[in-house]
Amino acid sequence: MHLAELSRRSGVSVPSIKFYLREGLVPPGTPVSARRAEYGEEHVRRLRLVRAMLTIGKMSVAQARDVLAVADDPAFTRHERLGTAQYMLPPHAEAPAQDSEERAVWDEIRSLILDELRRLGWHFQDTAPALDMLTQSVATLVGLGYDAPVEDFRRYAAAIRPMAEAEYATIAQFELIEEALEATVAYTVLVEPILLALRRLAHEDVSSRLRYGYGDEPAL
Amino acid sequence: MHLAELSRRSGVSVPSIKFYLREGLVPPGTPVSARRAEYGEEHVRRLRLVRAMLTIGKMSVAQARDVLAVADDPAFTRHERLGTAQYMLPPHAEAPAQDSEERAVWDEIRSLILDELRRLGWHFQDTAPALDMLTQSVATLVGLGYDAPVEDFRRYAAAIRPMAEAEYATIAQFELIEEALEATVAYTVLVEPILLALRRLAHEDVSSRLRYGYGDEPAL
DNA sequence: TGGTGAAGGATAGTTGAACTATCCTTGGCG
DNA sequence: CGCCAAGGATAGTTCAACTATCCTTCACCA
Repeated sequence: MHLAELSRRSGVSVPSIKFYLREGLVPPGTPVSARRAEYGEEHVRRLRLVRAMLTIGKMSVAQARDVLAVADDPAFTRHERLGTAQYMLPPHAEAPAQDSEERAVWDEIRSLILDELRRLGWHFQDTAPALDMLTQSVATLVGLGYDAPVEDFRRYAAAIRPMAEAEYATIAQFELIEEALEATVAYTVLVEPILLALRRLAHEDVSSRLRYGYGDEPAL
Repeated sequence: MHLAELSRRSGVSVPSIKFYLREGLVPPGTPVSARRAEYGEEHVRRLRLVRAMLTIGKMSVAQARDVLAVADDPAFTRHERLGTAQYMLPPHAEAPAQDSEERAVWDEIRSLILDELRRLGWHFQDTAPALDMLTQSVATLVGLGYDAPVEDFRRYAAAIRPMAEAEYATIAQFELIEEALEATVAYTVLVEPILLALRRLAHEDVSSRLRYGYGDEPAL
């Protein structure tokens, strides 16, 4: 199919597709002549994935490009490609500058969190960006004067683990690495809003239950 | 304290504070003379909250202003102010245009989700924006060719509910509405990245466990 | 009590991201 | 053989989030 049809099929405007091609978010079509290229179903899928990363995942074009570049690079092993793609997905947090006042607090909170998760038996590299994200959020909560919810981690972790196992099983069943990679990115980006939305609805339910007394109905 | 000290205490530059004042994200100080205003601790707290909303919550200045405007408006009841602030917090999803092809899919997925949550006994307004967020994510997953994980909702919901109850209890203990509101916004914005980060670490743990065989150690 | 220097408001300028529009060459097709 | 659209290159636009400048006024100090 040509650009015009790719645009129609994917719902992305022609100028935007050109832009994504330039930025390397979408691989070029196979040139059929000097001024003509042919696109396939994989381009339609890729465009949908890119749009999901940008609109739902709120990723920047640069972030999406970097993640997809690693995912597309056959120089790495399956495990490396999946892991690196995962690591590159936002959000990311940065530690405060070395020797700053906040840095001491940051480091202390980080090791508290790391200890707690190690105590739960979790294995992960201690360079995992998610760890910095955790630290940043907890540090900010502390900075606002709230208790560090590190002791709640046990509950949160217990709740989240079965989900992660189920999702991992879903992704692992893809044998083709391209499929597994797309699934990793898609599930990471698209399941996160699902969890957050469910949490907000649960808050509303708890609130209305206490306020209007639906307590006799099953909570679950 | 004056602007310069407020800047120092909050870690936000003077021009940025001026900008936030103009945009209504921070209430003006009490004018002590025509060209002099006095700021208090509440301004320091507000600035920290605003920075958290913008940097961690990835909210736009306009969104933060709207949320804080409702939270600050004493014309509403405590319940309304908490609920509206919650509803206005991003992310938000928009339904496709009426009578479009995707709209039919959208509506179908939305009512599937609503039914499932009602079956779980959850109470919330069916105008809740989180419901649209759920629909958008599921619809996008379906559009990419994945199964709609509606049947997983039961598991997700069961995992999330105790967290929501614990968080609600934490927020409910603030008697001053200003404190409760700030806590609502802070917990919504700052606990979400914690959950997502834990989920990613859980994925990494599951992955390394299967790959390197840590199966004999406790998973939790 | 007068000079100075910062505070604070108004206004305009800057930067970066994400498109979007224009131009121009070329080649498929009639 | 000629026309018109595809596709690449380039430049322009739009918007958000600051950031810098200017200017008046007043607090503080000598």
